[in-house]
Amino acid sequence: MSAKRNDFNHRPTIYDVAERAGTSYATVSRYLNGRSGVAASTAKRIEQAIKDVDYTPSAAARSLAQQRTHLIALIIHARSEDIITDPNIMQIIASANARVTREGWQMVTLMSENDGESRANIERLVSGGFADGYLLYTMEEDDPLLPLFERRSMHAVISGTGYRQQPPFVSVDVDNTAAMSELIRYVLTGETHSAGDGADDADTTGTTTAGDATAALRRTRPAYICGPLNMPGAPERLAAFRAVTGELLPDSADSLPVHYAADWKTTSAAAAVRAWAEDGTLATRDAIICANDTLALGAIEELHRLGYDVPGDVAVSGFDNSSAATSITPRLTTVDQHMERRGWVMAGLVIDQIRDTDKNGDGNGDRNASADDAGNPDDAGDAPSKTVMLATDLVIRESA
Amino acid sequence: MSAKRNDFNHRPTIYDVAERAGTSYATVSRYLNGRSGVAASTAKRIEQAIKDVDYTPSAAARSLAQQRTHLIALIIHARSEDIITDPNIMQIIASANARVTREGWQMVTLMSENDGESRANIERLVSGGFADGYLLYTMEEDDPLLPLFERRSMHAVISGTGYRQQPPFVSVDVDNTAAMSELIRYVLTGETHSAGDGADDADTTGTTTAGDATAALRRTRPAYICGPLNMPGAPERLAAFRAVTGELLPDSADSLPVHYAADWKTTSAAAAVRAWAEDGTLATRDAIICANDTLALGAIEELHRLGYDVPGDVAVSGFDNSSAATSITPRLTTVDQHMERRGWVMAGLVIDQIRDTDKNGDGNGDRNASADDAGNPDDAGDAPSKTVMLATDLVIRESA
DNA sequence: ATGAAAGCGCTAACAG
DNA sequence: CTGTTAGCGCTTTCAT
Repeated sequence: MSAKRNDFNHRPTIYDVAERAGTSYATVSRYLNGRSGVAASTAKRIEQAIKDVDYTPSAAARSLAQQRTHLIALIIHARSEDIITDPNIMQIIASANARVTREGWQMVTLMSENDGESRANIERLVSGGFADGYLLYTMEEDDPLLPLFERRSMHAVISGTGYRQQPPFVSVDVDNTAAMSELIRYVLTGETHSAGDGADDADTTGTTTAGDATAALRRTRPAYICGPLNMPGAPERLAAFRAVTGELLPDSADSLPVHYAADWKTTSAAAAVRAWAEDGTLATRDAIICANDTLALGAIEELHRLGYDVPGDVAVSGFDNSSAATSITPRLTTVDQHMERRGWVMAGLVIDQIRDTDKNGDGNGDRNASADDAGNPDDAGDAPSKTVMLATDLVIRESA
Repeated sequence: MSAKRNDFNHRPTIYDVAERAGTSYATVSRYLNGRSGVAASTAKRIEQAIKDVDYTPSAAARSLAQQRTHLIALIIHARSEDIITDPNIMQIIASANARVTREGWQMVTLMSENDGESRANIERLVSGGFADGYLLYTMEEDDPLLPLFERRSMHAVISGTGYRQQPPFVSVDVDNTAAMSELIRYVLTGETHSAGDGADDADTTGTTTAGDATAALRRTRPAYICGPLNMPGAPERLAAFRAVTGELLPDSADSLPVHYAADWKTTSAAAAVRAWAEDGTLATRDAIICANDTLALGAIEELHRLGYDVPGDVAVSGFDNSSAATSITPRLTTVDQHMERRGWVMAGLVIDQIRDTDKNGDGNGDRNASADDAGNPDDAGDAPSKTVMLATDLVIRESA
């Protein structure tokens, strides 16, 4: 019954190996999975037989039998256009992939545009048990995958902006508000006191009053170029601008020019600057805070075109510390949010979840993972830390 | 025997649906696969039952049973660093994904760094029948996946530079030599006669002699910044520089400065320019041809830093027509290789292969596909066109 | 240490 | 039109 598949040219199966090794396929299976109980001599023969017939186990059969795919899927859920222009996505993919590989799993990336069909495909895939764990980087409002993940109680870690109300999943993010606040504060005051991590600002004793601060300001007439509000971080960064200017420039804060860009493209920022130049706003500005590096790039280019000096006439700041930040003159003052860590940490978190569940045999082990990568190495962390905040760094260069 | 799985909380199977619909699971299967022979009334009940139990077929079981995964895998095989900095990869991924989706398949992307382990993982996956077809974008010399694909006679379409000798696979590429030649010719002569597509230059009758041409040249002292020679297009583009200067500048061609950059980063180009400035070379140049836009960007930035005017003092050209090409001042004269088409075409080709094989039931249908997307709509093309050349466009702007 | 046998969840003839 | 019966290729008890 063993060599039933005598087809001419077919993919070799475990039966073929068994037959050639002169043993039963059960033993071959044991050997393949590194189980104990395979005589050294038999192992040798099996090993040779595998080479002889050029055998590789079928992924599908294996998945079906052991209810495990050994796959971690990274799902990018956004408009195709945003995916292409987002300079961070590749970093997330690459770093997640590195971590997943290191932990002994295989990562695959799924791209889902936000059209109904594409979304439905992904949903079927997920429901069909395509992977053992999911990393979701989303920009879809109220991402429909979230309820799905929950219903099927799947292992998932999310990041992006597709979740309004805090979902029952571990998420990874940076504190955009704190980071942008620190940056703006620096642009306006020239000071870089990273006092307190925002965690406990209750004990910030000798706070300088707004009045005192204003006196010392380097820049007092900032404008803000905001990114698309449905994209990661954009709303938080805008809020930071509002908050810091409200504190430091209480009189003018409400009337500060803010441009709402429809995308993260340089051209959008350039258009904003041009518009401000035409309506006279630009002449009254001494700083332009941009929601990210690309916008800053466009702003600087346009300022140059219009004959302005940066930062002489007007300071410009970015956000991301992308490669472009150092390729322009003047080099960009910005915030490094270490995107190369994002995927790495996310991957670590899902894998932890999966391993935990495996260990606590019970199928309902809570999905909270220890954030051992997030800077605070509380390894045995049983705290229900639902969202892991990654550290950012203020990067001071010439543009502001 | 039907409702054997009375576990508390388990993924519903086709049995659960059948039981609830009061029919056999075979009928449910028929319904699911749109086979004929399901009474309308039964269909209704099944449909309802599926909703009731929230059923989705298991991907693994389905794959195993019908020996088809309905997956097309795009494999990116390169060093992690190159992947992150390659501005084209996302476009390939996105466009391939769009096409695959449109054709009714699911695309997944696999990233394989060139370390042994990562490579081995991919090889096991492929051998294990992970996907029905593969798109390989590779920068690995003599990519080890190629022999694998051949041994297992898998459907694959490749692109990149990981294949030295023409492999037995359909490949997609652009004619780097022709495109770069046209660009350089334009930079030097100002002429844009795209005479003949390089296909038949035999009948180019009134060819201007080298002597005549030199007299009309706008630029006569070009330098070249070359990309890493193991990367897609780099060698061909360099060859184009050699060829065109050899023809147009026969006297000086051999002594033209060429810098071999180790990567595609702006900083590398900037360093090259700086070095040329220091050793006096730069003062003698009136044009810098760069192997891609990023390098051109770095060159221009550095030229500006050094007080040179572009294109006044020295013309600079790029290659790719990336988004950066229009964000810098002066905007880049470059070549558009329409990367957004690359993935689209590749995907179309594998899917054609798969469908063809399905049709000609014989398992050895030749893998040649018709290049119906490549511009020449020879749909019924049975020609063994192993490599599909995509069209490029010279994009003339201000920098050269 | 190893073989036999029973699934994993679904598809695909083959009979009714 | 629908149920029965074999598999798909591998894992996993349970005996031996």
